[in-house]
Amino acid sequence: MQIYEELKARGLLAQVTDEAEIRELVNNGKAVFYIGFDPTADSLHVGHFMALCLMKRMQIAGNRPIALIGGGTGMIGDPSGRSDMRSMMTVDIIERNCACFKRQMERFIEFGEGKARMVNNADWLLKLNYIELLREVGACFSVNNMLRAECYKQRMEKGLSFLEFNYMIMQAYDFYHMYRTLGCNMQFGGDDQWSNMLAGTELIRRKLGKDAYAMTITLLLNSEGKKMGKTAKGAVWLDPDKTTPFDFYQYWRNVEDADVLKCMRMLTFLPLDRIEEISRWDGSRINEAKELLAVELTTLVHGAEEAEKCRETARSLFSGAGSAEHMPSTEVPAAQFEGGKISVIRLLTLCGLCPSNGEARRLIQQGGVTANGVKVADIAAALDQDDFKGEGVILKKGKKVFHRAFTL
RNA sequence: GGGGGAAUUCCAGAGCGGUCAAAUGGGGCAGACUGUAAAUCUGUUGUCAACGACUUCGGUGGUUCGAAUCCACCUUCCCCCA
Repeated sequence: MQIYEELKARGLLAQVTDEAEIRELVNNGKAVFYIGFDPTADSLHVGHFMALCLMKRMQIAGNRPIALIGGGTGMIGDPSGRSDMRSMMTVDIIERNCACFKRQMERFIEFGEGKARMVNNADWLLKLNYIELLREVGACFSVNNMLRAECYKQRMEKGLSFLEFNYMIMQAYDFYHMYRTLGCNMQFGGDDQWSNMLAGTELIRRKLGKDAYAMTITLLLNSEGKKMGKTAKGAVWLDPDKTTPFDFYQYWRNVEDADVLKCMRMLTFLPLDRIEEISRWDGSRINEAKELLAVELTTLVHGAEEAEKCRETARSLFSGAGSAEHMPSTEVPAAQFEGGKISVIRLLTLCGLCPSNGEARRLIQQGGVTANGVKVADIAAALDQDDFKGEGVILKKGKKVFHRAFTL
């Protein structure tokens, strides 16, 4: 199966500008394509991960990826998929985020001579001169058309600033610029980027009379139509300091039945026929599939060794015995003990399992806390300092949140 | 440039000058049932040294014994006209 067919079979492709041409380019390794990443945070998350995987697949098939970091476009802020205006980021923050992105991407994609390359659009966008830019490309954009674009339509009700309105032009300019300087002939992006991407191919056609192509990646939605990779606490990050490998593992271990196969197809490198086989598993055996999914993804992001540890830890925790090996943990400073004891409430907040004492108290009252396998029944319960030595105390909040607290 | 309207807790959205920590829905968290799933049902959802106290309703001042509710100014946003 060739790359284009594979991407399609995995359900990764959403929209394409010219299917026949794109298939031809991609399958023959003739595509030089870029994907843009806006530095809105100091770590990549699951959404970016899918794009990185796509880059990797394309690279394996002989195509040349360009990772574009939006150091310049980040100064503006993409209004797509937003109902309100983004808060403007300071230049310092943008630069710091760009550096973080770069470090993380290097783990997935091979950069270097003849391989993938990484560029930052700040390098050319920041130098643009307003009048020159207007004269160069301004006439190629129809405001009437732009306003018809889906991404702006949503904003017509809530208000759209001129600043954000220009985002599309900047993104189109990026494509145009890279077409000329790097021979970039294709752009990939999230499905919400479609109109911005078309603006780019349109600009290239008008200015240079050449064809360039665009293709969007399906957004990873769960069976309820919500974006995956998000939790109530925010995104699932790739940075182990922001989302621990164990939590990352558990996120995938816990996806709903209905989403397992989709995630496998779209996010892992498991062969399609293997996934096909798994799809025939029934009933509770689907838990095996979830474990496989979690291991695969954790391996890709944090390495095989780490993934194996997560699996071991999860298995032992959920099957009774508790191996504290690899779960998130917190050191309890000696000063927290009073008279050789510490209250469970204090412990819960200290470990970040509860944001406030009130919530900790309620949690205990509702019977949601266990310490070393014993349900905590009394809100005044306290633990001995001695219990924290060695392995420490394993706290369990609800059914699946484990945390180890220890002293040195 | 002119006129009108809005800002409430995680979100949406109620809210007579006192009985408002603030209806309702969603979301979150926990319990039961399960397969670390879904659905369903139940409880809970500002903070704290917790039968009480403290801080919240865009900001700043004011009226009042008393303000989320009234007044002034400011900020931001929306709508209509140009």
